[in-house]
Amino acid sequence: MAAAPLRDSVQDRRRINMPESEYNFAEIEKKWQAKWKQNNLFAADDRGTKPKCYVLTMYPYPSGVLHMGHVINYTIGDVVVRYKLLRGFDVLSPMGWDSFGLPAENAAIRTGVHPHEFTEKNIARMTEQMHRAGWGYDWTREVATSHQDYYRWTQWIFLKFYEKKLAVKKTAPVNWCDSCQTVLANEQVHDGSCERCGSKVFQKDMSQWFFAMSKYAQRLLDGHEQLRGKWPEAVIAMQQEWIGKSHGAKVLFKIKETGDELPIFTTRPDTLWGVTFMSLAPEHPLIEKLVKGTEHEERVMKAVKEMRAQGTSEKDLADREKVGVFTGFHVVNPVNGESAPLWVANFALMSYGTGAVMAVPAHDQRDFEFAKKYNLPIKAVIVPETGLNESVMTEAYVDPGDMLFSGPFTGDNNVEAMPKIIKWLEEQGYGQGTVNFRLRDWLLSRQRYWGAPIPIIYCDKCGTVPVPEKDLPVKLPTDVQFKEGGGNPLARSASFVNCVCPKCGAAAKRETDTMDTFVDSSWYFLRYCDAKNEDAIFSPEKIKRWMAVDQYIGGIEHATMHLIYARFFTMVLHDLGLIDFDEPFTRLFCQGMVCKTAYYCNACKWLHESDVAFADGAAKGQKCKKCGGEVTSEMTKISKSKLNIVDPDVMFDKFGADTVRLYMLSDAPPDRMQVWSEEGISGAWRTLNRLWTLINKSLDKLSPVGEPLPTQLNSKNVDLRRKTHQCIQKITDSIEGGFQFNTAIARCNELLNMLRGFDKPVNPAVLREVLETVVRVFSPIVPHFAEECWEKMGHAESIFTAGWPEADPKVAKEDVIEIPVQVNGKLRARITLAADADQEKMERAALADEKVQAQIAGKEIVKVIVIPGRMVNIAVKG
RNA sequence: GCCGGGGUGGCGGAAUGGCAGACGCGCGGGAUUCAAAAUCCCGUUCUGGCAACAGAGUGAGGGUUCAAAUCCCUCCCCCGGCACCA
Repeated sequence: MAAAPLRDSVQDRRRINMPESEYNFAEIEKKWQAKWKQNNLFAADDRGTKPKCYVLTMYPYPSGVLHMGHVINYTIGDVVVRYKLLRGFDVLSPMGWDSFGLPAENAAIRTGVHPHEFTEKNIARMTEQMHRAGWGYDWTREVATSHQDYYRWTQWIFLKFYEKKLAVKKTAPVNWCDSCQTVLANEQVHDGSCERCGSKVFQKDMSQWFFAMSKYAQRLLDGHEQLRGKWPEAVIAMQQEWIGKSHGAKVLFKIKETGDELPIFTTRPDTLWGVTFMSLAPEHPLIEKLVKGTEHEERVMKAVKEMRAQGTSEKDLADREKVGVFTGFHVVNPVNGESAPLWVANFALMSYGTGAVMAVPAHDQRDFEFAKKYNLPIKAVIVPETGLNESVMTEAYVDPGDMLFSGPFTGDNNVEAMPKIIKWLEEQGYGQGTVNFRLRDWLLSRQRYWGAPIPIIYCDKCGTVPVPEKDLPVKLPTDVQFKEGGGNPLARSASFVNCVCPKCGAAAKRETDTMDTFVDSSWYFLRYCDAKNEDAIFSPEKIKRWMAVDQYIGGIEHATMHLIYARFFTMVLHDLGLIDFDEPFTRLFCQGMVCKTAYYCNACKWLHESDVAFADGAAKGQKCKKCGGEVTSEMTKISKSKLNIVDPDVMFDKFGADTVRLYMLSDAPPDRMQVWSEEGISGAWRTLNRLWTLINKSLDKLSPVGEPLPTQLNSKNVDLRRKTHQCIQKITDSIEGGFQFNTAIARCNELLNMLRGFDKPVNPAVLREVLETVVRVFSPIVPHFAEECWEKMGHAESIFTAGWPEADPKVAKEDVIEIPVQVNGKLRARITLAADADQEKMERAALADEKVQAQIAGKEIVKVIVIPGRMVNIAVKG
């Protein structure tokens, strides 16, 4: 008999059958979205008198459709916006588009559709989706970074940076793909090859535009102090690592044969006496100067060329074997006059320090490995009490110890001696104490069409000339073709390149590089404050009204790039006198990734859930429907490649925006990973339907709007009111205490459960208070639903004008409470007492309890701990 | 290796020194139904017990405390970031 076929019953059960429901979300959501638009609910008042609150979610790249990452991000933002509205703030909630960038240009190469057209179509589609989701924005402030009225000011900022020498052109080694005719970012290089065409990428020195961000390294670091406690600790930590400040000394070595000076940076000046060779970065200019015309030239330059041809991607660097070549020259160590061979090593970085590293193999693991490989001497100068024998060492000794062969410091502890050594180096004129940063200048040149043109003109006579402000924007030309491997289309556009020098009027050429899109996003939050200003980048009054951003919300993937660039821009604009603050984002919140189970079959690779046959009962023993093979599953970030994506449109159509919103926030704290499952969303659906039914059933039992509560209520009604006010208090705390929407929603559910289990008739005024409270505290999360209920309950105005409910502590206060009684820390009984019972009363009641008596019988009471209003613990012996 | 975040039922999670498992999912049972779906009610940490109840239990081990998921020490595992930075 054939094996029983795997049933698809689990699959079938997984398909959520929509219950018949009177809750017509499609109609309700459409209705309220139209009303909010009509009543300008989200129009930010530039001249309002209430305290302001600027809530910003990171704007999207208009890729074409929203994904679930956007949904969680913008839902959190919208809940905050509506909550702040309810709390009486003038709220600014803008939205816009990060609309320059590579995908549109690649699409143009593929399909021939101009990037502008492609982008506008995507923006239209995504705007539609945002309305559908019910997110509230002040659309009059919409910006798109690819529009002329935006990039005009991006260019204007570039000119301001240029004036202050903060935008500079310098030669730098870049990843160059000859077949694509363009520079590649490190992450676009895979195993030394171009990610697009697969041809070999090599390093090339090119003249590129940079922002002098390294000048701001210390400021960027110092600024973290005011962000502490308001930004996620992880983001601050990542930025600190990225900026990478280190203390040490700059020491001047000399080339023995030529007398050339060679400055080096070290964090370990205490090991200067242990230097046994010197390593230069392959890009170091001194190499060519030294070996040119000597017997060493051919051998050294060949090796250098090979080193420079190695890939520069992160992975390449990590896996690379240490190699080097002896230059034939030597350096003289200033501290002891000893000479050491000068090598070129592939692990030395031209972009850090001075590009030259003193090598102390005894005390640096990397140098140790290099010395072992090339048989270079090892000299220990820091030794532990147990001593150190160079000939048997298997790794570098990096711990503290006593200094040896170290001139005036011999015998000192190296850690204690460090400041003295630096002082001594300075006195002797050998070097000086210094700090060094890992943070580099920001390379902003891109050999691409779809970006903001850099407003610079090159004139044979006048040199580099900035475009005068009155001539901005430098517009992108339209007479361009996009073709594979064609390099930068701008460079081929005669109408763009050829121009007249603004200084002398002679024929000149335009810069054809465009700006990195991170430049656009480094100031968009400022433009929102005054988005339609045609005469200035923004007016100081409007900036004063809205900045800084009170709450910024976005993905943690922007921790180092965007969030450092935006802080850098803000500091520079501050120094230019354009704004009077230097941190743009007061509070930052980073939401978690949206994950979903992904299925994998060895033969068929990643599978759609619909191609998986589940064994009955559990998610084990799942088989591939295509080939019958074993299927494994993992919980992972939703992505196209793993076929576990969720389409927001489908979810909105099936469940409605409110249910999707409620589900996204109800399961886990929003900074953690979110697990998407259709079973899960059905819980949110049920919650809304129950509440809908309850409210509709109760409409004719409610007291008229505005009728005061009776002065006398029976105890059941008092209980219900108490729970209601406790609920308001807890929900307010949950939201204020760091966006704990999941526990806020749980409190609402508790109140609803209590109401449903309530068998006696509820006083009409109490019933109104309870139901209105639930609807009001739910309103930021499920706004359409709440508006509809609010209207049905007899209110003419939007629920978002009604304010946030206040908890009355007198009503919330319990008068009778249950006190747990422990014996030796173990729970043995619960006693019911008046909430204000004093310690003595509590102790007496606890000791009188039957179960407690049984536990302590025949034992000696050592101590009774009574925490008023909370618990009793009896410590016994014997 | 360094930095950050975690480890609690079948699952997502709650509780930040004071009743472990709120709320939800799933699962089991019942009501309703010709039947199913949907809906409603009850149950659901594990072990033993018909039950009352007892014992165990928050990654592992130790410690502080009347009392530890929570604080301290040692260690293991998972996720994210950084990693030739001299």
